[in-house]
Amino acid sequence: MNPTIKDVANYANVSIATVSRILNSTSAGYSEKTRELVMEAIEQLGYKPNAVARGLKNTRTQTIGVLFPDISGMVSSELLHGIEKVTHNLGHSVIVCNTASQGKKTLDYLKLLSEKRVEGILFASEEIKDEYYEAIKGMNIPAVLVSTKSHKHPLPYVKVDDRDAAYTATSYLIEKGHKNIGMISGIKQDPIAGSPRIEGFQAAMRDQLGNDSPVVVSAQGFSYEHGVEMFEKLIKAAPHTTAIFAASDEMAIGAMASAYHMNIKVPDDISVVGYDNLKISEMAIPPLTTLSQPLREMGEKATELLFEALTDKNSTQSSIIMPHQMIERESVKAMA
Amino acid sequence: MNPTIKDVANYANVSIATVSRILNSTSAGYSEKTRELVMEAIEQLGYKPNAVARGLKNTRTQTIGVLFPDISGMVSSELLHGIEKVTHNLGHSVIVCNTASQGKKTLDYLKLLSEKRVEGILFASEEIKDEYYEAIKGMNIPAVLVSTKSHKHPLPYVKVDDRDAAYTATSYLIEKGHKNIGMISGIKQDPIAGSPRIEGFQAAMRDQLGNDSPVVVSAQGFSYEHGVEMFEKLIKAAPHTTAIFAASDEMAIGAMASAYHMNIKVPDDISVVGYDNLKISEMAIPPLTTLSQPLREMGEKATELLFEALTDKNSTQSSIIMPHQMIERESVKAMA
DNA sequence: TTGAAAGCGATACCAC
DNA sequence: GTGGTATCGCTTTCAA
Repeated sequence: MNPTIKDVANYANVSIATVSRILNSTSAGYSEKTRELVMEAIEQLGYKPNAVARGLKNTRTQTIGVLFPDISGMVSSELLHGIEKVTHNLGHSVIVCNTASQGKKTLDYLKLLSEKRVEGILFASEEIKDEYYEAIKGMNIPAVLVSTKSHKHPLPYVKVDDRDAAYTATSYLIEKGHKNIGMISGIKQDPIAGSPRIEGFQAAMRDQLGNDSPVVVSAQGFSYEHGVEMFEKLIKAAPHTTAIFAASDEMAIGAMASAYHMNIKVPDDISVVGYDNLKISEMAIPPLTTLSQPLREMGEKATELLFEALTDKNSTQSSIIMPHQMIERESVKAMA
Repeated sequence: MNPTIKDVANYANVSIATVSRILNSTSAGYSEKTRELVMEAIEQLGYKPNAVARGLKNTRTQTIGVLFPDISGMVSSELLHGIEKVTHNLGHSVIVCNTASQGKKTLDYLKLLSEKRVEGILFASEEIKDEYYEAIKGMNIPAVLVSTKSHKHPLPYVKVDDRDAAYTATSYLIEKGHKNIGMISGIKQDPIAGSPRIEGFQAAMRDQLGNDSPVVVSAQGFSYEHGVEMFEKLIKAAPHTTAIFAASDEMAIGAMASAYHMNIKVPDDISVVGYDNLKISEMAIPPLTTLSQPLREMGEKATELLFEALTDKNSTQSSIIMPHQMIERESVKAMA
């Protein structure tokens, strides 16, 4: 069907070895004249080297695998954008996997990627279970975590410091003069987006306000719906709250919608700050003040880290803590 | 490094042919006893068949390529979700490509996918230029379009009927008693999301209101920012407008934000309907009434179509028009 | 039921 | 500078 290197060789009246050399612009083992001849043949035949055969021969498939818990989520999308970009710039391809946070699917995907002989793995936004780690280790290829980390397993990661970031966001609210600050947390057991953010919040409240038990309500997830639900709960539990720190932009926006329906004005009656700085935070009314994670850059950095490990067999494989930053918009009001 | 079929054969004291048969549960050419023996060997060695070698042997790589103009866009994300799901269910993988709407990148990706010997192509949300078509045709593999179509080239597609959908959305507004309806269009030259939606709008205005030249403002894109910009322009041009049809949810939400800042109330002073039914439309304040495209299902259907062509060499390869639907929320008010 | 061997399309070593 | 050929890991006839 597709012309092979052999066809090219025949057409140009040279050996396949020569064609191969020219294809790989290797050790100049050919004259300019034959090069032109071969190029002409390639052009005429519409020859495209078979990457599968190449991959078999040199065990380098030029593709990496990326695992997301929710591929259509806005966080995943941004990460993927960064990942795809540098992967492609480096001449590789990315195979995407949507684990739906299910162990079985994750293991399935890992097996598949292993069979496909991808050269590296990027694992995003989710906790690495022991089985995952074993599977990855068994593949003998580099892997890096993005927007997640593992306390237990020695895999390099790229993420912001969630505790610090939550501390920053809370401090921002305190600086604005708020004292009755409540937090809307996602899943509190979540070792990445759950407990560290709660701890950061609590630490800031303790350090700066001497408040040892600020109110925190936790949901079963980080979505918009969880935000609306938790806002009601929080207001019921602590009616004097003047500011809220939400563990995700989606929750923050859910909280604002909930406030709107309860006829509570943001930011006049209550201030809210989110976490992530997704595109939707600019689109909210009022535009959401939020703690920004540089998601796209995180995707890029993680990919670069992966390729370093791929290129330099004994690279340091250090992790990277990305800088976070408050983005001031209009959902926070300074207290009188 | 990785154990091969040969290692398994040695370990189990059988030939590689036998191992292969067992691996593929082919024509029962082996006894139950040797099967167990081989399975045991596979287990012990942690053997994983090399998909690259397989792919070379039978020219079936079990992977497809998907091209998006903007991989982190919300429309793309939803499509991708549906695509990835059925692809994985069918035991294949998807390689994602972000063309950024650039001809050179698109051609580059097509070439790459061709070299990687993907078995099929899914092309999303963008116009097929002649060069793209030629490149795809040259690959000799099936391709299907999602959320786009080509008038010029015979490629099957899966999409809603944009003209009909715009007609429906406009009719909805008319039914609600609106007469001064304006449209915020995206790029008007866009043969998919541009002109057809404008035409649908105009047709409804003409058919049902006898209005032959309703006001339409067009932007250079379909984003939130374009929406805020166009809302101002529209209001300036036609101050009596009571309802707006926006060509995308993002634009609709931009328009609402703009209205908010101009102290124009939605839906009391002006009604707005969007297009797409993205997750953000539920999150808007007020929740956006919009014309829904079943994006995820479109991704699924397109993938199914692709695999039909892959399986059944001479399948019909028909296109599919997906149903659209008005989703009523709170951004439209009936006229007195 | 099982094994030997050809071949998929490249790469790279070894001669010439 | 160029060609012959073994090899990558697997599938699949063809014989036994």
